[in-house]
Amino acid sequence: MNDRLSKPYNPSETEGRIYKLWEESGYFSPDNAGNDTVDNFAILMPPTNANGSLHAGHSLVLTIEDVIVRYKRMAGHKTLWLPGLDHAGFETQVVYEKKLEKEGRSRFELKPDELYSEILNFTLENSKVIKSQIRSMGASCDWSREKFTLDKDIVEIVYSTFKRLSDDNLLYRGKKIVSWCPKHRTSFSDLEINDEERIDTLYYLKYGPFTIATARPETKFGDKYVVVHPSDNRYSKFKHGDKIELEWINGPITATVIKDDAIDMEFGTGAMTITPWHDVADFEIALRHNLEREQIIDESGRLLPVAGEFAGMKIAEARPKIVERLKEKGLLEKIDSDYKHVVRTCYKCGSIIEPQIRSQWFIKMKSLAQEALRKIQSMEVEFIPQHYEKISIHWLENIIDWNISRQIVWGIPIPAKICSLCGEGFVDLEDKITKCEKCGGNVEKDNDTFDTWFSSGQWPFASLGYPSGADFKEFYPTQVLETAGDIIFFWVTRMIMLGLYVTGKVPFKTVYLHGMVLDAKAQKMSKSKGNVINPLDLTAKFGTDALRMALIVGNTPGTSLALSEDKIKAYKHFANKIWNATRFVLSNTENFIYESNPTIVKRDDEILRAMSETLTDITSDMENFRFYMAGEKLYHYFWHTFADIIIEESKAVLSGGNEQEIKSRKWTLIEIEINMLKALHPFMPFITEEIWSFMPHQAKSKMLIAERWFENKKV
RNA sequence: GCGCGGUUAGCUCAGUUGGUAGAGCAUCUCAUUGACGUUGAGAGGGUCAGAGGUUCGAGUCCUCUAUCGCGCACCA
Repeated sequence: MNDRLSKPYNPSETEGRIYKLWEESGYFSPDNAGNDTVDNFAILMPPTNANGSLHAGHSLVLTIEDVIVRYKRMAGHKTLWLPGLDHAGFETQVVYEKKLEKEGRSRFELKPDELYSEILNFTLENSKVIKSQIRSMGASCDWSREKFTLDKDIVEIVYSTFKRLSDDNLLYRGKKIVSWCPKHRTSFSDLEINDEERIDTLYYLKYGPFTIATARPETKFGDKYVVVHPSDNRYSKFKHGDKIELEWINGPITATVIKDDAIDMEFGTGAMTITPWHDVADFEIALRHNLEREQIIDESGRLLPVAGEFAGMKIAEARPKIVERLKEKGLLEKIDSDYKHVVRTCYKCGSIIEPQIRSQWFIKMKSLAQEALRKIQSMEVEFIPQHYEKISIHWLENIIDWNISRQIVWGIPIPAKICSLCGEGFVDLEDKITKCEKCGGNVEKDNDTFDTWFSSGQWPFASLGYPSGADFKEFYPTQVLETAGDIIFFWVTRMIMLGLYVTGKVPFKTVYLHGMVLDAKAQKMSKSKGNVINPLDLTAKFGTDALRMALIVGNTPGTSLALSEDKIKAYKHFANKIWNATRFVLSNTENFIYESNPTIVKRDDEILRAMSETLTDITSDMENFRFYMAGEKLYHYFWHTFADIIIEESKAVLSGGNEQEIKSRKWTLIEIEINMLKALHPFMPFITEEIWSFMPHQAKSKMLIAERWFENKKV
């Protein structure tokens, strides 16, 4: 018997060695798929944040996708799993800004191109780490096709889509109110905002003859419109457009009465003043009545000169002082300190979003969404679990225009010119435009970058080399997209829309969405709770195969998974079981010739039929994305049928049976061992490949990774 | 407010088209140096959140209620 097999299984000694053998074999590439493939199968790895390190979520993605890919490869498909790294625009910039902060530096002191190259170096350096960690999970992706979202060819495709959207009148430069984070000094799309319920103070302020309620007295300096509902009898003596002189925070002002249906008569006093520059609803009222808009708060969240002596203060600092002033002036009528409302915050830093009016690039989403809806409703793309279909439909039906401009340097620069006179923007891929095409004014380069999801939304066709690349022709559209359910709007629906728009095809047939990985108590992992599980600690302790099984079994699509060490330990025991059962099989079949047409006794025939049924069942689970079930059935069959019953029974057969029974049983043991190794390989690739190398030569022709999924043996 | 889920054994969860409630872990009893103690044999443990309905038959389908979670949209 092999020396290694005679000792306990040692994952840490085995895994690196096996992975190297796979990589050198070339089997990760569809180009070496062999001549017996049935058709093509492609899946793209969700581009991994190049500067992050492997967390539990990654280990789940990599495991599920590797299970799919290894199965499909063995089942005879020419299989491509394309690995990708993401520059992860804002995410990475935030990480880098924290690093700068620690060094006592600030992004705002650096020239944009210097900052860009610093982050690029940082990212490229860190990407080595994440790539080796992806390998450590056993991911059998084709590294020769690795793509990065900032690769030149990817950027070119992103640019041509931008141009095409503009040519098709689906892109516009809008001076609209956008969600703005004063800490990060960038705008966001509606998806990067969190809604937080808070208890705050509601101030009732005397505004001439009116009393208005506000939670944000610090924005009120420039308010010169008081708005009431047209049918509110309390204010019927005021007409739309009436001018009123009144004393306000910093002195007398002239206010104008506006009547608008948007006012809720039940709220507060039914009268409010508006701050169109910093509030979405106010902005819309101002738009309807063509009212003046004045900026009160600057881009870093400080009050502007309009605030008089409060100018330059941050909101949090200014508010109590302004309230004090209002009180002194007798303008503060009452305070409701138990006011429950929703505050919008930056999803990254929790800063309160200060809406700002800015010129940004927007994509008109309506028609793109309608095409996507049509394809989803006609089942051209299928969701697993199915209820995500409803969620997507709901979102697509209520879609709003997408702000793709970000005021950060780390990203793909927007290839456009902006007129410094009239603010109009022009897409300019060749850097040719020198004068505003509208007013003749001078133009400047757009300093903004794309929302990172604008480029990742094009990943399927971009990474495959649209429009003329060989891989695009061969593998697009792909078969499966596998990713986390919580990025369905950020990424999945946008890939469907942009894929359809650019290529006319939905980029994938099946969307498989997994849930979150939680800790053993089903709590969300977070640094502050200190319950973050590092998958690499787990693989070191229990072996990668054990972690993979723990991530797969009991994990139904779309639902989150509680990951406990006990569970992983159980699969480490399972690995041990496989190892020792193999030891039994091989030590009892030494020098036995594994023929192709053996004579099988009745009992073994029963055993083999039952195994075959189990494998047929498991194959059906694999085809239908029920990996949790396939994994559990394999575990169960191997342990409680093969080991507990068949092997136990074999001890008596091998010592007391007749020659034919012994021969038949030895053949049967090897046959089951071979089929189990194949069936387990997608789940537990390392130990099965290692054992495969010990199998008698006549039972195999190549590495297990390249073997064909079990055939229906006629027994 | 609108939408989407969950509620099944002590814990984490399965349960495919309706047909006698399952797994892993944990607990308890017994066995044994065997391929494996990272073991084997067995046991206990559930009004399937509640109520009503459809059905010969409901954990599964329908309605309502409770409760937990998530998403979206919101009025100062």
